[in-house]
Amino acid sequence: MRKNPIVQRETLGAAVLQVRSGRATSRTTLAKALGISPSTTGLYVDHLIAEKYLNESGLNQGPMGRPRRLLSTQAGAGWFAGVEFNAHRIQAVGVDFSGGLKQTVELLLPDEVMADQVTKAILSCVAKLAETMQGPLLSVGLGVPGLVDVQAGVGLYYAFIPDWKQVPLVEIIGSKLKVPVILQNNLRAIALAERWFGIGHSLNDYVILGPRSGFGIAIVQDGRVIEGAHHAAGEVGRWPWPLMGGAGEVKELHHALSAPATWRRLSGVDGRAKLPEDLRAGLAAFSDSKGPVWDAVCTDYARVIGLLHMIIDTGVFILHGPLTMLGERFCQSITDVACALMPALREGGLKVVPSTLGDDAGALGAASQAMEAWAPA
Amino acid sequence: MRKNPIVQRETLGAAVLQVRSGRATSRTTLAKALGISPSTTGLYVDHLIAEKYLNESGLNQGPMGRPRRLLSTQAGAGWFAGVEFNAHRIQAVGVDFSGGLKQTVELLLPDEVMADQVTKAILSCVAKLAETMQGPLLSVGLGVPGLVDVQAGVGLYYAFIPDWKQVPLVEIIGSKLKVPVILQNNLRAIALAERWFGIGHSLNDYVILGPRSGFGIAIVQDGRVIEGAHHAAGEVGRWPWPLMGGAGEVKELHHALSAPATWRRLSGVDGRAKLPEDLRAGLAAFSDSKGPVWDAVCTDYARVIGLLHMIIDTGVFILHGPLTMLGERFCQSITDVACALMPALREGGLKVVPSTLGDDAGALGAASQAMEAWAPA
DNA sequence: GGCTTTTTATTCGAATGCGAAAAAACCCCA
DNA sequence: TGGGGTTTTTTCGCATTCGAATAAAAAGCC
Repeated sequence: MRKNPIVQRETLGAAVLQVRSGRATSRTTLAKALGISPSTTGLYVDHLIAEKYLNESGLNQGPMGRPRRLLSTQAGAGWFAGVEFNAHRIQAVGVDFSGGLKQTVELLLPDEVMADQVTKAILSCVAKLAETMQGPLLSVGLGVPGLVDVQAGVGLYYAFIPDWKQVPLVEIIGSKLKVPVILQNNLRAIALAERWFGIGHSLNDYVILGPRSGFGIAIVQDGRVIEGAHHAAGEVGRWPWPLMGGAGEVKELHHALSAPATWRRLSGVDGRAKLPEDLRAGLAAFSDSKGPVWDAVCTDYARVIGLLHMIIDTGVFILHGPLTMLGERFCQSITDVACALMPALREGGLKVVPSTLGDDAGALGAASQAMEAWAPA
Repeated sequence: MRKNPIVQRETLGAAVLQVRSGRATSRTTLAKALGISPSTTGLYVDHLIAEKYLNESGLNQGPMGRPRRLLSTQAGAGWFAGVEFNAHRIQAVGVDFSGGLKQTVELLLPDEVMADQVTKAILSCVAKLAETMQGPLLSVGLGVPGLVDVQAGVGLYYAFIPDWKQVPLVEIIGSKLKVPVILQNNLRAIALAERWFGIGHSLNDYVILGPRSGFGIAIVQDGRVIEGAHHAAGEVGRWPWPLMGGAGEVKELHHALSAPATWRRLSGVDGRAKLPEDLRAGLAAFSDSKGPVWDAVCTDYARVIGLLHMIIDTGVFILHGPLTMLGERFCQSITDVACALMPALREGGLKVVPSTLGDDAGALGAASQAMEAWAPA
C-alpha cells in the first residue's frame, strides 16, 4: 500500500473537475491536464478513490501498450444546487456528482417581491431538490440578476427588486445551508453553462448574447468569464441606439433588441403584457423571415455583433433566451447581414448560433459554478 | 552558509521582475508578491545576489521592528533591447537591467521597403545600441505592426510592407543575436509600456487608444493584454462609420478617427502629404477648441469610447499617438461629451487621459516584453 | 509461446519548498 | 542600559512532490 500524504484540497478539486468534464480519463491524462507528475497524480487518485469521489470503471485499450484504467466520478457522492432568479421566478436545478442534471424546480415570485422573500424562496427551492437528490449537498451556485460582486459574495443592485441593494447572499444562504455558496451574474452564469452543458465545452472564446427583458452579453476569453473593473462587463443595454440617430429620438439598445421589443417589432403587436411563455410560443410560430421588419431586426443584431467581434476578436456568438425560438434561420440572417455590412468579419470567421440549452441555462450555469468551486474537505 | 538548491528559472525571473518594478522591496514583500514562503524566498534572493543580478541597497526602517534589507536590481547586469517599427521608421531603445531607459535609436526606412530590409535594419539598430549599453544583451522585444502570432513568434500580415506575410521574426532575429526574442503587436506593446513606464503601473484595467495612421485599441484586463482568438482584438478601425449613416456614404472608423483624418477635420486642410512631425507640430499649435468641428470630432471619440466602456467595463482610457498634442482639453471634452451621450458612463467612472509617454512608447513596450520574458540561465 | 515494442502505472530515493521556531535588528520606555 | 514589543530574516527538520527506473499489461511478430 502506498503511503497517504496530506494532499492539497485545491488540487483534489481540480482533479475531480478534470475527470468530471471528461478532459482526463486516466491517471496519465489527468497528470497532463493538471500539470503535475504522474507519480503524484497516482497518490491523489488513490485518495479520491478511497474517499469514494472517484472510481475505476474498466479499461481502455489504445492501439498498443498497457490499457488505461478509466476514471470516473461517483455519481452518488453528493450533489450540487444551481439557482437562478429574476424578479418574476426562481429556477433551481440539482446536479449529481458526475455533472448530470437530475432535477428541476421552478417557482414563480409575486409582483413587487422583496429581497428577503427571494432569499427564503431560494432556500425552499434547494430544500425541495434535497428531497430527491442522493448524498449530501456539496455546494450551491447562484445566478443573480443585476450587478454582482463575486469576490465579496454580494448582490450589489438589481432594478426590478425594490430593495435589492448590497444583499450579502453568500452569507445568508451559506449560514443556513452550511455549504460553500458562490455567486455570479446570471448572464455570466449562462456562459459557464455553455462550457459544461452546451457547445462551449470545446471552445475557449465565445460570447453569450442575452436578449431577455433587457439586452446584455457575457464574454468568455481564454476559458474565463470577463468580469470588468466594476462588475459591469457586457452591460451594453444602455448603448444609445440608433447610435447616431436623428436628434430627439435617441433610445437605448434595450429598447430595440430586448426579447419583448424584438417581438413587438416583428409582430407589430404591442407585447408589453405578454407572459414569457406566450412570447416563446409566438416566436416559435413566427415564420415570416423575409420582410423589411425582419431585415431591420437582423441588421440591428448584426451591427451589435459586428462591433463586438472586432473589439474582442472572439469566434462564436451564442444566442440565448426566448429568441432562440426563431431558430437557425435568425442566426443565419444575422451572420449574412453582418458580413455584408462589415467585410472584415468574413476573415475573422464570424459564427452566430442558437444555444442548445433551454430556459434553465442560468440555473445550470450556477450549478457549474458550484461544481467549479467545490473541493473535498 | 545556506545550502544552495537548484532553483527554478521561472521563479527567478519573476522575482527579478517584482524587484525591478518596485512592487517588492525586501525579502518578505517579495515572498508575498511571488506567493511563496519567506524561507524559500531567502534562498532565491541569495542565489540572485550571488549571480550579481540583485544587490542589497541599504536598510529601510518601518515604524517599528527589524528594518527591511532593501533589494534592488544591478543596473549593469545586462540590458534589454526594445524595437518598434512600421513601414516608415524603426525605433529602438536600450534599457538597463534596472529598467532604466538608457538610449534611443531611430532609423528611417525607404519607401516600399521589403521585409528582409526591415529585419536587417532591426539588427543594425540593436548593434548600434550595443555599442554603448553595458553588460551582455539579455533579450529582445519587438513591437510589430499588423497581425502577430505571439506564440509562434511570427509576423502574420501588415498591409504597408508589401511582402510582410508569415515572417518568422523570432527565428530570424534570435538566430543572429542568440538571445530570446519576443514579439507583440505594436499597439499592444504600448499597453505594456504604460504598465512599466507610464501610468499603468498602478492600474490593472485600461484601454490604449491608438489613433495613428489607422485607429486601433489595446485592452488590458486584470493586468493582461487581450489577444483575441485570431490575434485581432482591438482592430476596430474597420467599424462602419458613421454606424448607421445614410446609404451610400458608409466609411470606416479609420477614415474618421485616424491621426491624419482627425487633423484634416480639425484644420480643414488636406493633410495627406503631411509628415508625422508636421502633424504633431500642427496639432500642438491648434487652439480652437470651441467650434462645431471640434465638437464633432470629440463626439465621434466619445461614441467609440462609450461603446467600449460599456462592453469591457474598464476604468481608464489612455490616448496615445500624435493626438496627445491636443492635450488635456481634448480628453476632457471627450469625457464630457461621452457622459452627456451615455449617462450610464458617469457611474462607471469614465476617465480619458493623454499618455505621458512620447513617441517611443512602442519601443519601450517592446523592451518591457523583453524584460518580462527574460529569466536567468 | 516467447520475444520485442509500446503505453500506463507504481515504486523509491532525492530534493525542493514549507512551517514553526529561533535569531536578528530595531523601536520605545523606564 | 536593559527589558518588552515588533517586524524581518534565517535556521532546521519534515513532508510533499518530482524524476528515473521499474513493473505491469497489452499488441504484434515470428
